[in-house]
Amino acid sequence: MGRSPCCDESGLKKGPWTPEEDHKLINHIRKHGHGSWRALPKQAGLNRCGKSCRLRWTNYLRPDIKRGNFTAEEDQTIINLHSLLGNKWSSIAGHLPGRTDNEIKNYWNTHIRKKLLQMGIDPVTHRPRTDHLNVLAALPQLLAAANFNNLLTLNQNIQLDATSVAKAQLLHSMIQVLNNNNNTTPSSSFNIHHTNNNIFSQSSFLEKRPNISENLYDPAQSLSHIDHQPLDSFSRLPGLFPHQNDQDMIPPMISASSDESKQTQMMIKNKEILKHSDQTSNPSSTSTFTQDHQPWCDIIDDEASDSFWKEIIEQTCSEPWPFRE
DNA sequence: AACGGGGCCAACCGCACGAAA
DNA sequence: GTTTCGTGCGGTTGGCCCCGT
Repeated sequence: MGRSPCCDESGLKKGPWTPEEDHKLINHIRKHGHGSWRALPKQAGLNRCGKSCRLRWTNYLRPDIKRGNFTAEEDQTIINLHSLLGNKWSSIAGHLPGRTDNEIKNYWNTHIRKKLLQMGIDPVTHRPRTDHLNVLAALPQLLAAANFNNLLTLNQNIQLDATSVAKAQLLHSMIQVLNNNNNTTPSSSFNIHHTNNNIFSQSSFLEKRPNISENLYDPAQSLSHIDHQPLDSFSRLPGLFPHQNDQDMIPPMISASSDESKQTQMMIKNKEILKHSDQTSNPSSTSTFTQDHQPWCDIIDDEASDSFWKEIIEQTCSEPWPFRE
């Protein structure tokens, strides 16, 4: 598998770039664009491999690169996105204009990770660390973690918060449903009849449980059973997690925060959704799913390629994706 | 002043994947 | 269907710099 490194050819320079090399690369790309990276070094008169040129350009020389310290907002965005996406540095970088994946990765490993650990937060799960067996000893960290969570959830300056929370909650709900679907004994299954405020209880979504896979395979179709409830459903978060105390439940993807914080987050989301529906909705018109739920579609679609959902669902279920027949 | 340890970050490495041949 | 190419991506490394002793 894999290919031999493109720099194996002897004689190609490695290591730090000189200002002269930078100059050559910049000039060449300005004049001709990068074209084929492999061919570029020769054309530009550089004794480097194409890959090295590409990295130098994308991580350092590109004119739109933002230099300098990360702002508090950027910190927060990175943390939020990391809690959702994990080490998908390029995806995270996509939400931070001017920042490169490499830069964010380095920043995470050298600053944020450490900060979270100091606060008693597991940087992988984004939950308070469970290796603190001595609760009393861990108290200061836990308190710091709680404060940090509040800090994160209360800072409303960026729209990403609402988006992230919405995604997290939706994914979490799906995972819970799927988990319950997998574990099913009738008594342990998701109790849709007792939770009217659950998004999934609004439809036949779960009632076709043997065929739940079909619904998931075509999310638009399955969600189209839901009437105009998603906002309300999400705004009543506790209802989404009726089995919160079960030992084997997946922990919430977003660390627990105060009710006030949740409410604030939901208010932001409500505002956004309402703002959008003000712009688009016509009460008398026959609304389609995509029109009425566009904000949610946008939110979900953002990272939600087929493979994205596939990954999530395959991690959750034993059944391979797509679930056919 | 010399040394060692740790932090930081640019750059490298190797795998994965899609497109083209 | 297979191979090759080009590129993207995440993990790791190497070397510089700072700070404490």
